[in-house]
Amino acid sequence: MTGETERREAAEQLALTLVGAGMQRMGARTIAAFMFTEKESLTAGDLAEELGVSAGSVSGAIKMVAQMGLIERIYVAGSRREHFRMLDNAWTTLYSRQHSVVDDVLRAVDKGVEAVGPGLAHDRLEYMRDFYTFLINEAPVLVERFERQRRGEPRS
Amino acid sequence: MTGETERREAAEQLALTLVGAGMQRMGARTIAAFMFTEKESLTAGDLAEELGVSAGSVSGAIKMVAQMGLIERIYVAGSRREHFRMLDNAWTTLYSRQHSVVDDVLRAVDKGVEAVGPGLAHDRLEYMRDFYTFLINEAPVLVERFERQRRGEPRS
DNA sequence: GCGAACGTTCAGAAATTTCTGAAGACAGGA
DNA sequence: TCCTGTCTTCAGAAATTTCTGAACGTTCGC
Repeated sequence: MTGETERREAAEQLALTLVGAGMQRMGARTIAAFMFTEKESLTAGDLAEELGVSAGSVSGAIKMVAQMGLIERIYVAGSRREHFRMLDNAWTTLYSRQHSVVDDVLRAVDKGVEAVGPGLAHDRLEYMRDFYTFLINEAPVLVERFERQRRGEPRS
Repeated sequence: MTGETERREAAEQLALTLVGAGMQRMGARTIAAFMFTEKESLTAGDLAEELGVSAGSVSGAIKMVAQMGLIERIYVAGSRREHFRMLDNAWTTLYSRQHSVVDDVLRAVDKGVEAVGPGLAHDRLEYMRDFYTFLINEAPVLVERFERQRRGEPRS
């Protein structure tokens, strides 16, 4: 119900907030393009045109978001080009991935707890460890609950 | 129970993982310094020495982490210098703050939903909006549950 | 009011990240 | 096999971020 310009603006706006959330600029723009297209899949060429960037940039961005598990390569009959499709569960996947970063932090904190003797630092580190451990455990539960709820299943 | 060198290494390691999680380098190093010190509070001078950086850098980093709500200015009798102390709830605060970034994303998605007519893009955007809305609602509940659990209270 | 100790600001330097464009690799058709 | 269209890689350019150091404020004791 709206013009091409508004669509692109909304896409760029989404990309900007994703950058604010820590994503790389080009990856964010790529994801936003996938969100806003009416097509089932996009090729690298489509993206280059839509985003107005070089083929090289697109290649790098696709590699990144594919590795994040947000898009997948698909085969399209009659087309020699590689097509990509955004996965339905992209956002829950991204959320879970962020928690693998949390896992890295947790490991570093663990080492810290071992590295210092009793005292203030030890106490602080243990508190931090407790919270991050809690998060690591609860995040998957949260995602599962969302998906159950979305499928309209009654609460567990 | 360990040498100064190991302590600093563990601190730098933690800072690095925080950078990986999206924090600015200097802010991360500052927080790590607060985590690993045995002192109750640190001054800008302490930090400059501990981290081996200029007073200017420390000033900027302190400003940042203070604004994030991770440390606070405190008054120490007999000292003319400004002292800073890490807040106990720093990590839960940081977690909540990250969800205010999520809120920005949500607003952008909302605008997107309004900007496109019915179709694939609309469906994708709605799905994304549902998940982010779910997160925004559940995050505070999660933090509250952690704090209750930590205080040893029985489940709600 | 003056001097000393600290903290802040900001212009520019340094380091890092991001993007491009050209060269090359690869697959399929003829 | 050769050609064409497509994708990838990578060295360097451009943009951005981060850090420094010097100048300037501010506060406090004297």
